[in-house]
Amino acid sequence: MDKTLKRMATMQRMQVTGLYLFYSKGYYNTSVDDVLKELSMSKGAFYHHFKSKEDFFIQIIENLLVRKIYTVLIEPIEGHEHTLDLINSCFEDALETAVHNELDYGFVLSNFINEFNGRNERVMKHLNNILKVWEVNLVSAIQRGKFNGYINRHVDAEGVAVFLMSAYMGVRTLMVEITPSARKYRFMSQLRNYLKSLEVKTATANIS
Amino acid sequence: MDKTLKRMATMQRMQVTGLYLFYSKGYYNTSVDDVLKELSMSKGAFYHHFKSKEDFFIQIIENLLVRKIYTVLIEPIEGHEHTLDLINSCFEDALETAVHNELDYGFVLSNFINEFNGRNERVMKHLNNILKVWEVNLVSAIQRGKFNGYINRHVDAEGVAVFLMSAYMGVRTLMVEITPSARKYRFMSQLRNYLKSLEVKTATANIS
DNA sequence: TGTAATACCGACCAACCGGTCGCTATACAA
DNA sequence: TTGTATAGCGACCGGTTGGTCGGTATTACA
Repeated sequence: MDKTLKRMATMQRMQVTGLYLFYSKGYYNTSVDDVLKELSMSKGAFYHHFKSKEDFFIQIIENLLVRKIYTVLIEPIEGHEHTLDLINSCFEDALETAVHNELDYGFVLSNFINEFNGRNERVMKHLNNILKVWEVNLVSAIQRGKFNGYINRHVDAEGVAVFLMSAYMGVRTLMVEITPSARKYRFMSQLRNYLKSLEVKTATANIS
Repeated sequence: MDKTLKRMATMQRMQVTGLYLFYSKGYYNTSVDDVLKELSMSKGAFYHHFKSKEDFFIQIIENLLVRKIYTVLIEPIEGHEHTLDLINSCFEDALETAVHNELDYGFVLSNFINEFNGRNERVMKHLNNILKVWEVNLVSAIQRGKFNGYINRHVDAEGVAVFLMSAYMGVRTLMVEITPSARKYRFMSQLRNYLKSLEVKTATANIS
C-alpha cells in the first residue's frame, strides 16, 4: 500500500475511535491512554501522528464533525422544494436517528460547545465555526423559501434560524433521558405548529 | 455562635463557591484543590464536612441548584394571570439575566446534564429530577391557562412544555457565543410568535 | 478549670494525566 | 543487499488527581 495512503488510513481510524470516545465520555474525561487502549496502539504511535491531544481533537472536528453536521443538518434542506417541509423532514430524520441510537449522549456539537466554552478558546473557535455554517445555511434556506413563495415575506429569517437551532439543540439534550421517542413525537408536533405559522397566509386559511 | 449554625454557614459558603467553580470550569475539570484554594481552606476541612467530591456536588444540586431553578423558571409562571404572558416574561427575564452575566457559560442545569449524562448515573438522577419538576410545573401552568380561557383547548400541554424547555435550553447554549443580546432578541420574537399560535382563536383575529 | 467534641490543618499516598525519548520493525528505492 | 524514511513500541517523567490520617486549635459545657 502507498505510504501516505496507509498513514491516512491509520489516522482516520484513530480519529473515528477518538470521536466516539470523546463524545461518549467527554474530552477531558477521556485520556489519550483510553483512546490507545481501544485502538490497541502505543503512545509512540499516537504522538507520531498527532502533535498533541488538542491537535488530535481539532482534526477530528475538521474531518469528521463538520462532515457529520453537513450530511445530517445542512444538505437535506438545500433543495428547492417546499422549505418548511424540508426542514420538518430534516429534523424528523435527525431525531429519529438519535432515538434509535442505543447510547445517546445528546447533540455532539452542543455537548462539545458546553464542555469547551470558557475553557479552551482555540477549540471553541472551530466549534463556533460549524454553528455559524449551520446558521448561514438555515437563513438562506428560509430566504429561498420566501423567494419561492412558501414562506411569508415578513418572516425574520435570522430569527427563525436562531429559534430552530435552539429548539433542536435543546430537545437533543432533553432526549437523552428516558422515553426519547415520546419526547421526539411531542416536539415534532409543536415544531410543525410553529413552522405552520411561518407559511404564506391566505384570507381563509386561518379562520377557525 | 451555635455549633451547628456555624457548621451550616461554613458548608453553605463552600457550596456557593463550589457551584461557581463547577459551573464555570465544569465538574471534572475542577479539582477539590481548586475549590479549597478559592476558599483558603485545607483538605482536612473539606473532608470533615463532605465525604467525597461527588457528595459535595449532590448537596450543591439539592441546596442551591433546585432553589435557583425554582426562583427563575417556576415561581414566575405560577400566577393566575394570562399564562402565555407569564411564560413570555419569565423567559425574557431569565435570558436578560444571562445577557448581563459578564461570564456566561450557558444554562447551569443543561451544562451539568451534558457533562454527567452516561458518565454518572447517581448525579444524573438528581439532575433529571429538577428537569421533571420544571416540566410538571410548566404542564400545569398550561393546563391552568386552558382552564382560565387563555389557551386553546386543543393544545397539547405536555408537547408545549417539551418544546418550551427545548427552546430555552438550546438558546442558552447559543447565547454563550458572541452577541448574546441580538440572539436573545431574535429568539424572544419567535417565541412570542409561537406562543401566539397557542392562544384561543377568534373568528376575526387571524385573517390577514 | 478540666474535658470532650468539633473544626481545621497539611504532609502524604497511589493512581492517573499528557507528553518525551531511545529504541526496533517494516517497507520501499537504489 | 543495503540505506533510509516511516510506523510503531513502551518505559519513563514531572505534575495533578481524589482521598487519608495523625495531629492541633477552638469551642461548649460540667
